[in-house]
This record gives sequence, structure tokens and C-alpha cells, in this order.
Amino acid sequence: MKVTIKRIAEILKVNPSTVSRALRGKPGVSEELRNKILRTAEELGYYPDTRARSLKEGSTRTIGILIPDMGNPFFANAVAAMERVLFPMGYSFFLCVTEEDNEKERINLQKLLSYNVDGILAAPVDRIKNIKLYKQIQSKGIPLVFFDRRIVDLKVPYAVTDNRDGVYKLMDYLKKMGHESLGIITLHRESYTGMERLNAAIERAKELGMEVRENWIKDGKSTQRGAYEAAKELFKERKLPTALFVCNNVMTLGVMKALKELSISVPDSISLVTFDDSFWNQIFDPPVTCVAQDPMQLGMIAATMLLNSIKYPDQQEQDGVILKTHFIERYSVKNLLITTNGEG
Amino acid sequence: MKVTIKRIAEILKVNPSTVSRALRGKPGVSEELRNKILRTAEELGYYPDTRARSLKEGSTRTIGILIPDMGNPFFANAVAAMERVLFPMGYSFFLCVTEEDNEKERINLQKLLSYNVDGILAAPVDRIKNIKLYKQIQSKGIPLVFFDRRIVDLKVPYAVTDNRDGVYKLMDYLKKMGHESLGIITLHRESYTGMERLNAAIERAKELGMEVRENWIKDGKSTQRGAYEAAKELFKERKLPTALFVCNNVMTLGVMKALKELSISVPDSISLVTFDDSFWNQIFDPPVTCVAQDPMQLGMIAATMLLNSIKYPDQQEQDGVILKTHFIERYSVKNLLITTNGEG
DNA sequence: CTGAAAGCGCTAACAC
DNA sequence: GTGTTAGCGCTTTCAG
Repeated sequence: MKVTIKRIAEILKVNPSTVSRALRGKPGVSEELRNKILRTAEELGYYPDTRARSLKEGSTRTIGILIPDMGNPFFANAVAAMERVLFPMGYSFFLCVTEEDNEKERINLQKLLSYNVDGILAAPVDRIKNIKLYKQIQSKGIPLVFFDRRIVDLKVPYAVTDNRDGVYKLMDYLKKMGHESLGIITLHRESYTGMERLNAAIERAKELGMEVRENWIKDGKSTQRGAYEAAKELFKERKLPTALFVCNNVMTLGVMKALKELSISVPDSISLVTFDDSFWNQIFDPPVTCVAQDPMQLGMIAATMLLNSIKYPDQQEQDGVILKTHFIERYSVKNLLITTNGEG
Repeated sequence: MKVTIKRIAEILKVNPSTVSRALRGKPGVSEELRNKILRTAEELGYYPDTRARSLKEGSTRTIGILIPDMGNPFFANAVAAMERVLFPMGYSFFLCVTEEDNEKERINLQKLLSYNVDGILAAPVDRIKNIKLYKQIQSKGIPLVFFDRRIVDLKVPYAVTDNRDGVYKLMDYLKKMGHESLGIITLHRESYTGMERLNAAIERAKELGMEVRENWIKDGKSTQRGAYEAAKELFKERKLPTALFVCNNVMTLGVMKALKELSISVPDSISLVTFDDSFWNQIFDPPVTCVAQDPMQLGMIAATMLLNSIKYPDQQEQDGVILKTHFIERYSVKNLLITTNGEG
């Protein structure tokens, strides 16, 4: 038998509304009665039913967080940061994982709608498939913030990294080190970050006069495994580029594994740069040169933005935050300009 | 204005209950009316309010997952596996992060109670502080499964790793390699896993005649940073053990960082074994010998057990699953028995 | 200071 | 096949 306000009321022979007032600390209950009520509630193990309460009050104090992949420390850390912002404000959250699947994204978003979350933090799968649903969320007035990825056609506040800028830093560096050819292990192609990084890399490489052959571009599908296979494919090519750009952190693991198995040494046989800096980048042999994003900061900012638009629903500023990356030079890129007479 | 069943009913000039029947696919509505209802629901962007529905029906199709740390890939992967079990069965989940804080654990559990989750998957903070609350959850008949850690005094089903067995494997191996002294970087001391691994290590080391000085045991607090500091502390000691046991994966990162900074080479200056095998263990230089747990399997099993006790609430089997670890020999332990006349 | 009554959105039992 | 009614647990007027 569930412990309800009604039940407590019956036991104490008072009205449910009185119990409610007492429990919520509202005025209009004598100290004595209040204490008696609190005591029985405690004894009986009473917990307010937030479904019922929120049905009356509106807010569920609940938000939805939608990410593509739990296994990626980037997202795990972003969520961790969000939690640290949301928890102190009394919010709980549903965690939804899309695995880059539009259908899963759809179902999850619909559920969040049904759960009447107060807001949604989403890293959407792509820019097309569920755009209608995101629009619907928006038109229902449910606060929504995109993070890491965004749907450019939608006027939704967002917190993302400046992918273009990050990629440019890497390309410029490669050029400076004398590299004239480039291979790329790409993210899931339809994703925002996937597009951004790939396009930026190709554009910039071309601008700098670097060669990027079609068959040097392999789809790593955003995952460790995908990148492992992509790298294996790439190294089957007869002619290879001198430098390789890996589009995220977990794919770097896959690429490294492939390199190890094929006994291809970095940076002697091929140079390597990556987007993202997970701890393993510094521990690899050699440590990997990269541009770093800060998932914690991203998560914190996104969550703060969301809380803000929950608090001020009419403030239609629809602003976006774009975080710069941080270039970190390590030892995975060979300087081709000074090693022409090297010892091999 | 919210789109409700009532609203649709008004527009179509039918009764709410008819709309409900139509939407839920129940018999007793003419095809024509049903289609009309479905169409308007679609047009208006109707989503059923699960609060209201569950208030009537009981189940919220929601579960709570409580973990100590998002940043640890072990837990991230366990949660990922749980999600893969729960999602297809139509469950959403609240993710709660304790950060090894009893107070946070308490608040989160109480919220889960208030949210009327159908079940809880928990890796509890310790064996003492919130035991009453866990008991209450149990007595309320809310399905509960512990994973990774458990509260031994409570008759609650669980899925954990055989910590003792794992530690024994490591200790026996060290002994076999000729090590006679041992340092330990410990987990958060009050946690179940913290206790288990530490006690097992000390016991086994003593049994094997290995020396474990009090000041060779440093508290790594389960975190990368904690372990980093603990390792720095340890290496201030004048006399050092020949081998070091690190009690989990993320702490290994901290220890490695400290070792690098201090230019202490593994395994020449000190040998290293760890509990857990994250990908970085294989990539380190040298690759690290360890016992591996499988967080995915653990998560999958725990989630399956929970679903089972949701489905069959009366089945009081209260069983536990104990997973064996898998010993992986790599290159972080020096064989002291054959290097006495080595080249240094 | 306390009680009575209405209603949040939905469903199910019961009428017709 | 469709409508009526009651109620899940809670809060909030409005009475008294």
C-alpha cells in the first residue's frame, strides 16, 4: 500500500490539504499538528509523488540530455559537467543515447516530450532527419540547447567548438612542417561535426596546396572500431600521404592500434594530428599533436544556457557560444623540411 | 496551450475516452473516427502525458541508475550497456552521479523514490551511511540491483566482479616474478571495491611472504588526480617496494603521469600491475599487466536482472552474480629472478 | 487554523 | 461504438 498524503490524513484524522501544507512548510498549520504530521510521514516513509505534484504545478524539474555515444569520454565528460550544473539546481535528468541512429533519436525525443521535461540538451544526429521534431519541440516552447553539434537551419541556442578554426590550426601546422599530402579518417559523415571538420580540412589543405586524394579519405564512423578498419583500408593504398588527420579522440585509438599492428611508426613513416585531446594522447608513444576541445566547459556552458532559458522563457536571444580550440604541439609530426639528409 | 486528449475531443466533438481508446489502439472505435482522431493528434503535435498515464496505471517505465563517477570509462561503459538492454524494452532512465558523496547519494535516491521509478540500478557509495534508505527502497518493493559494489548486509541481488580472485592473480604473479615487496595505490577507502581489493592484496601479499609497509599504501581516492598525488607521495619514501599495485583504471593514468614526471622507468625501476584494463593499458609504454573486468557485461547482466525482478516481483531469489576477472600479462613487471646479472 | 472541492491529463469500468 | 463517471496523488483556492 502506497504512502500518500491522503493516507497520512486518514491516520491523523485531518484533511489532506492540511497534510500538504504541513509537509511543504506552508503557513497555516499549528506547530503541534505540523510536527505530528512530519513525524508520521517520516515513520511511514512518505515521499511526495512528483508526477501528481507536477501535474498540478507544471514543472517536472527534469531535463533530457541526448548524446550519440556514452563510450566516448568527450560526451561522458560533457554530461558529467552538465550534471554538476543541474544537480545543485534541483534538476534530475534522463540520459538518451542515439548511437548516431535517427530512429533512436526520434523515439527518445518523443519520450522526453511525453515525460514533460523542462528542457532538453541535445547533440543531434544530423541536420536533416529529425528537424521537424526539433522544430516541434521549439514551437511547444520547450527550452532546447544544442551542444557539440547543431542544426544550422534552426534558430536554437547552442554551444559548439569552432571546428573550422581547430582544423585550420592543424592544417597550417602540417604545411609549416613541410607536408604536401594528407589523409583523413572522418567522423560519421552526416553529423554536424563530421561535415565541418571534413570540409574545413579539405578546403584548407587545397588552399595550402596540399594534395588530398579521394581514396585517402576513409570513413571512421566516429568510433574506435570504425577508425581501426578505416586505417587498415587506408594503408592498403599503394601511394600514401605523409600526414594523417584523425577527426576525433576515440578514433585515434583505433588508428593507433592499426598502426601498431602494421608496424608503421609515427612520425617516421607517417605523421599524425588529431581533433580532441584525451589523456591518452599525451601517453602515446609518441605523444600526439592535436587541437583540444574542453568537453567539461562545453557541457557547463550548455547546461547554464538551458537553465537560463528555463528561467526566462521569453528571452528570445537565441544566441550561440563558439569555443576556440587549443593547439597542442607534441611529437607525432615529422618536420620534413629539416630531415632531407637525415639518418633514416 | 497544451495539446491534451480533452482538447482533441472538444475539437472533434467526441468524448475524451474515445480519443484515448483510438490513440491507444484499443477496440471499440470505428475505423473512420479512429483515423480522424489520429490525424488531428498528429497535426496538433499531441504527445501523451506519461505523468498522468502512469498515475493511473502505476508503472512509469522509468528506472534510476546511480553511479559514483561519469568520468570513469568503467562506469560510462556499464551505463552504455544498461542502456542497450533497457531501451529496447521501452525504459528510460534517470542518471544519478554520487561522486562518492553520501549526501548526494541520499538526495538522488529520494528523488528516484519521488519519481516513482520502476526500479533502481545502484553502485552504492559505501556500506554504512545510506543503508536505511536502501532498506526502505527494498521494503517498498521497488526492484533494486547492485552492480560493481554491494552492501553485504542487505539481501539485494547484485552483479559484481570477483575482486578477491582478481587481486590474488596479480599477487601470485608478482611473487612468481620474484617480487618481495609491494606498494598499493588504493581506491576510496570506504567503498566496497576499495575494501575488497585492499584487504585482498594485503592478505595475499602477507601469505606469500611479501612485505607491505604501512607507508607504501597511499590513498588514491579512486581518481586520476588522487592517484597522481598519492604516487608522488609514495616516491618520496626513502625505501621503495619493487612492485606497485594500482587499484583501478583511471588511477593508473595518474600514476603513469607521476612516473613520467619523476622519470621513473617501468619496469626497470618499479614494476606495475593494475586492476581493470582500459584501452590505454595496452598503449602505454610499456603495456601494463593487469586483471580485466568487463563493464559492459556487468552492466548488461545487472540491467537484465533488474528487468527480471520488475517482471516477476515476487520471485524472492535475491541471487548474486560474481564475474571472474581475466589476467592479461604484458610488459610492466620485471622478472627479478633472471635479471640479477643483467646489464642494468 | 483547518476543511471542502476542484482539477492537472489520463484510463477503465460501466452505461447505453 | 460512444458517452459518463470516478479516481490516480497532489495543490490551491475558497469557505468557515
